Amino acid sequence: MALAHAHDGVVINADSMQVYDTLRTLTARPTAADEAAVPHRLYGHVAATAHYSAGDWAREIAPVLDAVWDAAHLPIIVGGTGLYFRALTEGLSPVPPIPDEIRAKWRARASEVSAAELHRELAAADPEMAAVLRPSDPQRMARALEVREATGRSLLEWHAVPGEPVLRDAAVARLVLTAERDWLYARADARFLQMISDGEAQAEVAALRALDPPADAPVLGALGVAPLMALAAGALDLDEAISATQTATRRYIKRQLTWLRRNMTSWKTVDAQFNLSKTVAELKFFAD
RNA sequence: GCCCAGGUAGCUCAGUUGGUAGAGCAUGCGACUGAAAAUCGCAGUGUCGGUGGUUCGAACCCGCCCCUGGGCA
Repeated sequence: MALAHAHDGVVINADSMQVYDTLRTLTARPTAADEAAVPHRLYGHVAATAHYSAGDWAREIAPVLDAVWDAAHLPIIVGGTGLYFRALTEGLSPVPPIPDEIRAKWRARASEVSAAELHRELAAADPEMAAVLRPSDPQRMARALEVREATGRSLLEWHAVPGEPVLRDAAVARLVLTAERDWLYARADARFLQMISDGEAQAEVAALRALDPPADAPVLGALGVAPLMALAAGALDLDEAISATQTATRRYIKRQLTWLRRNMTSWKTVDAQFNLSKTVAELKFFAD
């Protein structure tokens, strides 16, 4: 925000959950006030019942970036999804979109059948891919199966085709906002308590429930959704829902830290625990 | 006070006829090409409540003590 203010910027979302509507508080999306103060793009613009993906995002952000540049504004891409940043800087292999029926069929299959059985089916349809994937990873096996059926080619072949980065010749300042793990954990714990204290998070989950999203809707994977659904159904009490969400959030933070450590080593790190305005001043340098 | 059931990994628990212990979750590390706030892999840890005894050998058997839960008084 401060950065966007200082540089006449436009904030663009790179978070896989903040693209969805309905769960503004729970996904920690920028507030309406934030959005009024500075232009924001790709936030909350997808129905919570829809299936959005890294590929959708990569396709959507290109014209958004062009428009921002054309208007002589500074795009500031912000978010938490490592895969989206990979699409941005390295590109995704050009796998064609998979028809909904085929995708739905294999996802349903993956939830009905054991991982071992799914692996047998994958081995029959696509032995090379079956050899590469873990037989215990239903999500990736379902993806391999849907690609094989829809395109007639192995996902392994597709992955051999290099992707086209969204950001090609642009001058980019790459920043990783970091902090000590314990500080992040404590802050995340407190943040969830805040979300739940006025009933806002619960209300959002109730609204989501009323939309009757499909069982494989990605929003259902947002932190806190499953525990708050269980709370509403009486399967968990409030304390249990809180600690379940806090634990899941800590585990997510841990995975994020692993990703940053292994995949964004060349990015400049900025310590979030220190004064951000100083950082903003420094960033003038990178933004130019 | 008496009777019963328990006290085993951070938590919940499993431990076959006595051969110095395990599973899930948590935690840490890691993987990651259209569900990625997802999905998945690997790893560590225990004075087995305490103490005496029986035994070549006890988490398992016996005595005493402590603690927890339930019942009877």
